[in-house]
Amino acid sequence: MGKIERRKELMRAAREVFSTKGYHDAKVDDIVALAKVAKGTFYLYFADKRSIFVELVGTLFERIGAAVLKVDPRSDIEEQVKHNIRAIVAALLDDPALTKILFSYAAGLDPAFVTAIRSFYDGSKALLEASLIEGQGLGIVAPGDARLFATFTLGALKELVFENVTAEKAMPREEIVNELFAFLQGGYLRIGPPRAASQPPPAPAASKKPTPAKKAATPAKKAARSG
Amino acid sequence: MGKIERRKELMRAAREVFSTKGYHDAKVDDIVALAKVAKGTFYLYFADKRSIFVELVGTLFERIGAAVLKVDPRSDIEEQVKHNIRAIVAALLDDPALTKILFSYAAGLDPAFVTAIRSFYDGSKALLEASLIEGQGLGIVAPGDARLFATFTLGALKELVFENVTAEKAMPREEIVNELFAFLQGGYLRIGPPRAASQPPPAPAASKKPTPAKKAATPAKKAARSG
DNA sequence: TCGGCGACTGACTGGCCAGTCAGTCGTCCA
DNA sequence: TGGACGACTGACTGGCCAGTCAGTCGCCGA
Repeated sequence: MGKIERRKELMRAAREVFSTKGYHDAKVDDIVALAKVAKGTFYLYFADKRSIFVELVGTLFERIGAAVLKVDPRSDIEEQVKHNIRAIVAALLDDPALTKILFSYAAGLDPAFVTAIRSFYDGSKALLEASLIEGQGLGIVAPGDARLFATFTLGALKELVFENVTAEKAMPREEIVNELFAFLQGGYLRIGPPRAASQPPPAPAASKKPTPAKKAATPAKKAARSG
Repeated sequence: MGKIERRKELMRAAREVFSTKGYHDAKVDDIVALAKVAKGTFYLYFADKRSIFVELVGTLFERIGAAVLKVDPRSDIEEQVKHNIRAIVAALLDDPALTKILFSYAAGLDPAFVTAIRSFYDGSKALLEASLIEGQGLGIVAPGDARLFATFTLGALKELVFENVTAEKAMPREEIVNELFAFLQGGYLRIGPPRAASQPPPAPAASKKPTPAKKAATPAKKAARSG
């Protein structure tokens, strides 16, 4: 077996072991046993246990980052938003083992590593937030605290994906995409008036700055109420 | 110091240590150092490291369970829903250290423990789902897959609470409650027609069964489209 | 004053496991 | 044919830490 295959084989085995046992309970001995090599071989390919894990996670991050596209307001927005949701969901579901770890076992490692994961999350959230603020300028995102919207979105996404990855439920991916989109679009509670009105594109002349949101949180809701 | 105080002191110290280091990196030595007792003393009060953690988590679960009330459709629904959100948020934020662990470090322990946490989540989700189905019968929850709604809701809630507990942001609690409610009520995307219509109480005569939802997921959205 | 008792102590042990390294094995080229 | 080299091996070690237990301390009642 060539060096590259051996390396891949070790990563495959590691992913498997990590996802069933979690990071801490995964022993290097388990990994090498599954990969059918001696322990020493492991250390010819990876500096230590942590580095194979970091590499595994890094791959997933990259794949997600590469898949998401910036939304162009001049063409079909719904489809583009759905495309992005689809891309993220696909990247995660294609690697259920790793996703499981990332969403549940991830932390509790040494601080440096936790920081890496958090910074990825924060980056994603910031990106999403920026998109939403832009969307507010275009009238396709309700007024309100874009940061909160981003938080809610990631939370809902994570939870649903995690559910699909843990249990053997496995909804069709397109259904995941559609449902998530629908939820972001209209919530589900039908009590009292909803947040702000949903006008057809109201000509984005309301403000000159593209980022008029920020800390409009509770006020936004009050506005909705009074409207 | 009496036995009860000592015990409390140990739990306080453990909570502190667990939340900063995570379960695995928290050493019994750290806990006893913080509590200013010798290691042996720890074992006079707790069988082992895991049992103090389990006890800590159990307390939190109980507090949440006790705080949530069944919604009575005959009086102010919005206020009752908000009350429940508020109760959960309060229980979690009152114990930020533990919440942090539960939402990030929780898993990766022995399977029995992971099972305990999962079953609590599943229980909460089932409860919420049942409420939502009831709500659908009353016309205060949009048609669609109630299980998914429950998933989204818990996801969004977890993410926001986690954010408030990790960073030192600390939004006012009432704002958390209001924003979450607003999000559940109307989402934020303003692209195309939203999920089903939001009529004022449409006399719940649509169906006789109180649980007409289930697997109406994607169809529900299509219905919204065509309407 | 004594001795019994419950609370507390902390040096120690035993097991576990990440990581090491001296050595084997097979291949290829001179 | 032999020897050099790279891949692989697995018994071993060193450190860490949960959990132990023989012993101290101080209080209280007789």
